[in-house]
Amino acid sequence: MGRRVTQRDIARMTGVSQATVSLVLNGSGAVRIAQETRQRVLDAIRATGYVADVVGRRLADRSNRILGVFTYEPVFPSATADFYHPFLVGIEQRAEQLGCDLLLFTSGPHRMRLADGCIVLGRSIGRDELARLVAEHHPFVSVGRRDAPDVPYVGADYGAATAALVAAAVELGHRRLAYVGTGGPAESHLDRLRGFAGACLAAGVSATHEPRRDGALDGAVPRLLAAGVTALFLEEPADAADLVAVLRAHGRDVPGDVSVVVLGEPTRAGATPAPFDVTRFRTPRREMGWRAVDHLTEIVGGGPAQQTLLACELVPGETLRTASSKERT
Amino acid sequence: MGRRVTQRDIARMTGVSQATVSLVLNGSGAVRIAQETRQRVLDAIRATGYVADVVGRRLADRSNRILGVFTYEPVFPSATADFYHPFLVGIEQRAEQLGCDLLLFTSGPHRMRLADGCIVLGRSIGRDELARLVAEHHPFVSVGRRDAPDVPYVGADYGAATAALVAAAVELGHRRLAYVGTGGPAESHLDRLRGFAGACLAAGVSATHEPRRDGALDGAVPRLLAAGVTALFLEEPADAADLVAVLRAHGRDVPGDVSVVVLGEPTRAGATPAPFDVTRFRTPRREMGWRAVDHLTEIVGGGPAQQTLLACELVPGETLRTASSKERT
DNA sequence: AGAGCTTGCTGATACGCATTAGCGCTGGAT
DNA sequence: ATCCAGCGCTAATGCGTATCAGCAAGCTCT
Repeated sequence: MGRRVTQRDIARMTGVSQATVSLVLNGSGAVRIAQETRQRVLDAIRATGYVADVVGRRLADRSNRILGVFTYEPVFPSATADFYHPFLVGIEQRAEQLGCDLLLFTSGPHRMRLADGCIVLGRSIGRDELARLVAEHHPFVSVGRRDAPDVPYVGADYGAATAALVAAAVELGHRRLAYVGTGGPAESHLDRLRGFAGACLAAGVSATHEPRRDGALDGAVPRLLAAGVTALFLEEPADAADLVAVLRAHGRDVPGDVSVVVLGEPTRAGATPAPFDVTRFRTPRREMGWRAVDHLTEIVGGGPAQQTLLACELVPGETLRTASSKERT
Repeated sequence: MGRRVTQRDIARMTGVSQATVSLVLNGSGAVRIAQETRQRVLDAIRATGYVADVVGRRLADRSNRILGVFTYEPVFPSATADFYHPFLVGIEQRAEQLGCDLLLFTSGPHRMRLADGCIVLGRSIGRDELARLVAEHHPFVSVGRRDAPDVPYVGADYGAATAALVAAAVELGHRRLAYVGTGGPAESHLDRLRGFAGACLAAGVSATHEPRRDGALDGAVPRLLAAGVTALFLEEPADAADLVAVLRAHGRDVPGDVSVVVLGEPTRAGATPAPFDVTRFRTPRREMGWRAVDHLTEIVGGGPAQQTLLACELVPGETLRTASSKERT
């Protein structure tokens, strides 16, 4: 029972050809259809509730006002507040405004062509797959900067935000700063490290990079302190509490003796509500999703691919203070 | 660079027909291909990185494996833990297992036919729209019981759960019970009230229905207490704290003097974590989503429409106790 | 040698839609 | 009467894949 209604069905019902039905629906005016015929077709369409088949249209290289969303992890996670969630909120809002529906790919990337274009979240997709998308001219936008060539993205300007925090620290008298974190290989980490190094260089202050390994902070911290470092820039927000604890264990007050700056915000909203208000910045995740959809529809509509960086909001917090005179160089 | 590699390309490269390429990829064994030819084709496929185009494939087997999800409210809400969320988790999980993608109708209900079938969440859609779907034979499944005729659904058995709690109360000596809540018009409320009334009747105990209006509990409670009610069955979980507060304001201890049973669970996980462990039941939301997808794919595949009720898990809690002897009749 | 079988492959077709060249018709101009 | 222009529509084609009937060649058995 109940096969899908096709244009052929409509055509048979109204005694016209399938082509006429298509022309009534998408006619550019180049081919004219009599008003009366047009009306008969439209009536049949309304009566049957006909809607053009997604696959048929895509095969004929037409758009469906359907945007794909690709994530490696489930879109609806079990954990309540998830890293991706704010992006998705922005994506949904903008899609609604633009009259597009969202197609969630529950598995691998091969189904992406079902949609007019795709939003690729974070690093959920490999470099080679990304290159393939570019090569095949399938419209997509990455949420989060991707270093591959010709990859359109909407990212957060982690470099600028990090540099701004470095500048603030220098302003407060800090002369020996350290970056604590891997600094790679994800673009977001590279950006932070580059922003850090560049800003330190520009300000003429000493910069150290401590490629922290989980739990190895205990070993690294004394070395940094011995080197006269007065401000620590932490790549991984989730480790903020740990770092402060280690510093206190070494007899340093935060921010009395040492300042701590976190390069981002903890992922989970409610979980472990930081015991203090750390100096940090905020990734504009909702806006990024919003802009990504915006940009994707432009590309689908034939516009040029762009690479956008949005500014992060600085959160002053309480862990960046004037460098203590006794540690000052 | 540019075009996608197709089976025709592979065929030309290896000097076979397009059909042969397809057979190498999906051959059921009915048609045999020489080992050597097969290998040549496979080599070419590996060399070019050919991947079958979903669009072509779906056109050929005339199923696009797209399931729609219709909600009136945003699927990705701003609030962290949302009522719909557990349903969606289940829906996504099962869709992935079945190889279906999910289409979110952010643009409204008029495009529902883009999908092979739809999951309709809760009361997000009106009776008339629902009737239209049935009349037009568009496959769909409602998550949550719907009283309209021929509407397939996966619901929770609120009636049975309520009846079980009534039975438990009677077992503990309660003889005068009250249902506090509207008892309609939503099916879920009707079910609760019916389950309550039926179970009270069967047990031969007195049943009162107090059609509470928000904030009017203050007025209703003394009346109920005066009538000798010892157990209150509350329809709206969010009001549990209020109700208990009112009871205490009237000098009654919960559950010392009066028992309170909540017919469901608070929507939000984290928000206002109830100050006490109330006796209640739990709607199997994740499983409902799961089963709805399951059922929908069956219907799309030509199976019969069914109406399913899943059992709710009872949570003993601490607010249902032996009826105090002084109030006992 | 001819019938009958097996093996290995291809041609044709269908799926739903968009697009374009072009056909038949009417009516006005020549 | 002939020609042309304009109108209203259709036949045909392509998109990428799956599937099936059937063909040609080689083999075995009588």
